[in-house]
Amino acid sequence: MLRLSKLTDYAVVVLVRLDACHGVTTSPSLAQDTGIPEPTVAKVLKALAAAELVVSQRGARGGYRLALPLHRIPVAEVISAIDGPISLAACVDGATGGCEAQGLCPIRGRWDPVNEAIREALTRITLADMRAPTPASHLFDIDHQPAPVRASLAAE
Amino acid sequence: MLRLSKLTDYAVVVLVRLDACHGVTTSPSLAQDTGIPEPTVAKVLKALAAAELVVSQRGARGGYRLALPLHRIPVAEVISAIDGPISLAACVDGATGGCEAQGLCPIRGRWDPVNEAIREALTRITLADMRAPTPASHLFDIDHQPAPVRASLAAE
DNA sequence: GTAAACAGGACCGACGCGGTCCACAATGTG
DNA sequence: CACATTGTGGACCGCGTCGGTCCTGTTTAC
Repeated sequence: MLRLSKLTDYAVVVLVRLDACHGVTTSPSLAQDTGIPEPTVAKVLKALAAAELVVSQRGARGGYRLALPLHRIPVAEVISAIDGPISLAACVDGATGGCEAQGLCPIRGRWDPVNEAIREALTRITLADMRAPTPASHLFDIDHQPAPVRASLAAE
Repeated sequence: MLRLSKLTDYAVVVLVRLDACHGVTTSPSLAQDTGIPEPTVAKVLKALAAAELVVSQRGARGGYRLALPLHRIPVAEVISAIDGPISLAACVDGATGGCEAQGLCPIRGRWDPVNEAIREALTRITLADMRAPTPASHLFDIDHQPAPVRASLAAE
């Protein structure tokens, strides 16, 4: 199922949310807004900062803000930031020694075109595409929760 | 890293090998040829048979053979057969109840376009593309067709 | 100087995957 | 007809990785 890590999912949520809150925002605040546990948000933001997708401001009244507008951030960047380089199989990208059946494996390294195709696809799609209004978005508006969050979406 | 399961990798190897051995081939034989442990090969072949990518023949002198020529089998099919449906995040495809932050998650379901893009990319590429001439391929490959292969990728 | 907030780790439990094994059903062969 | 061969379906288990938490600095505004 091509498992994408949950952290990456969180990262997208956080980034989109970060876009809604213009200016510097703290990770506790983002945690509250998104419903993601605070330590996890912090972890994600650290990784995103390391990848220079967000810029951090330390100290009191510090926080994070987007380094680029959403439409300039391809999902591929987010995935790379959290999950590391995008590649399907372990025995690619010259991961020598990993594949014990080196001598036998007839398609060694042949995943490369597949990886390339996926990277290309993921580079085309930006975060702006992911926050775009779904027609059915109002269906998800849960009644049993005021959900302050969705304001950010409705605004757009 | 978009981790693809090792089993899927094996599946591709086995399928390509199966193409090389024309006619019915037993799983022990394939195991020996590929260097993959026999029980694992059997497991993979079961899944592939269930997905109708290979056809099985039971009983003595039984075995497996390809249901389709390699160039008719997109990698997406193989991945689906082994790993299940292709989708990145868990909280997509109406996986209700999975996402506990339903009420809060602002981009619920927004992975869909990404999944679609990836499926599309993986459907373009067939197994024939993956057995395509590696520099060292002549060491393993048996029947060498002119390999029309890369056309689909070169388009991009 | 103090509090707020990020930085960078270590740490742990849970889940899934890779891998193995077993009892059973089907089928060709002597 | 009996037996050997081979796929079928399932259970089972250890290990690695990931999600999640916590703790100790370090930076900076007030």
